[in-house]
Amino acid sequence: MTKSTAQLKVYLSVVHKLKEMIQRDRLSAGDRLPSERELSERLSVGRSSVREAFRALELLGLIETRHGEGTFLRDFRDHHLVELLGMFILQNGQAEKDVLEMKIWIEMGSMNRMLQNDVSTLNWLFDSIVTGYQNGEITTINHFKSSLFESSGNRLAYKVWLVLYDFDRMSSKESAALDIELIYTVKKAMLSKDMTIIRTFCTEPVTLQQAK
Amino acid sequence: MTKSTAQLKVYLSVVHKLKEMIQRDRLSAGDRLPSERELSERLSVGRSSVREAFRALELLGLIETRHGEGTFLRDFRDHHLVELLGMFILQNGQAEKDVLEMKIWIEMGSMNRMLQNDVSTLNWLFDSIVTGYQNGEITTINHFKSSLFESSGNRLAYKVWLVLYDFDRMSSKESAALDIELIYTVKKAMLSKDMTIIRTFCTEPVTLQQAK
DNA sequence: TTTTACAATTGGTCAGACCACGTAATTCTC
DNA sequence: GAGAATTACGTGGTCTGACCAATTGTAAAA
Repeated sequence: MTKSTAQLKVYLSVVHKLKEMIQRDRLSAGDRLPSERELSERLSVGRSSVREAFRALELLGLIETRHGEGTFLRDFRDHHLVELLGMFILQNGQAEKDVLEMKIWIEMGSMNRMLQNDVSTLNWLFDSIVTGYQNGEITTINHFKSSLFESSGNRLAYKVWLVLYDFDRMSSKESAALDIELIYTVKKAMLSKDMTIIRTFCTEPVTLQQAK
Repeated sequence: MTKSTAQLKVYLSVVHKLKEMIQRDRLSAGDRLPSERELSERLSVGRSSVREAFRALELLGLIETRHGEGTFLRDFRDHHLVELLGMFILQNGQAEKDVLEMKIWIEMGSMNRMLQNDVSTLNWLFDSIVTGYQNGEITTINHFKSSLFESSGNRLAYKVWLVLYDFDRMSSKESAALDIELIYTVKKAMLSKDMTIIRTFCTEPVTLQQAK
């Protein structure tokens, strides 16, 4: 895969060395990597090449650098890969419809996923959301959804949802205010697996509130 | 979103400037970006900072640099990002699961979306897929899916699906071969809106073939 | 006109300098 | 001796300048 004839760029070789190092030493999230200067010496390459490798991995979300402290391995699940891709994928003024539509797909997937939780877990989740609502932390329907999907267990999907949410919010009007009755409505729907209401909650949540 | 107090690292600001430049000038795949030295001057930053930004975007697969020629925008679909992430993530089981799961959500959404097409459109679509199969262009189930989702009308979702597909492909075994019977099975299911089969096609397509 | 040689441009890499930030060791103060 | 202030060191952040290597464009030579 990696061409050996037309020799690799130095910064890429550093990336590979780092990978080997990480595997060999069983490094995991939070662990510290050698300093730029040390790596530079150990690998006999310029510090700038090491930095290029580090910057690339940083933009990928694989490492984190803290000024004055060092460079650390990051929890890969936090990768902001999504933001990055979003920045470039959505560049061409993509149809807002596509964004909104895909957002709903993820919502449906997340809701379905949560349906597999047991009753006590669901109860606990909704209770904490109600508390958040009463404390004024959750004020819009999308805040509500965010809390739900964050707990759905698929972090990647949640990240993507957040990006789509941001994009959607920019183009459309302000997010609708949250009625506490809606929380209970959704809770009931989840506990009884009422797919009709769940679907409506994803596609047109405001109608659920007006119906009240 | 982007912190303005603790000022951004220079290389990140370059990334943002590039993004703006790409949007403003409507640059697309294959177009050339300014040289490192020119950017360095124009943005009043060191060339090394420009290089850090370029290297990062290169590792992401968003640009391509050719020695002696310059730096060019790349079709994002060519990203070797998957290899990169896989290289660092593969030991993490959860990430894989998230990818596969979200891939299925998009598939379900795309299929549902296509259900709204009229019969003649669906017929035309499947006919062209059959032709592609007979010409040896579509050989795996995922090729089949790709053809479907590409036509689903939501380009954003299709792009994301491609990313997830690549990611999934490198972690799991080879994609299953496509049986032409499966095409007809799915076609029939679409025309009759048989959600059970459609769901199975998204989640466990091979079982549909074994059943034949 | 075609070919060849050379100059200019561009990326690739390195070395060194200096600043800013954190931390740990040290010194000072009480 | 304990705590607070200071200092020294290590680290990332950034810039500059230098040189090499690949490519392209141009001008001279055939």
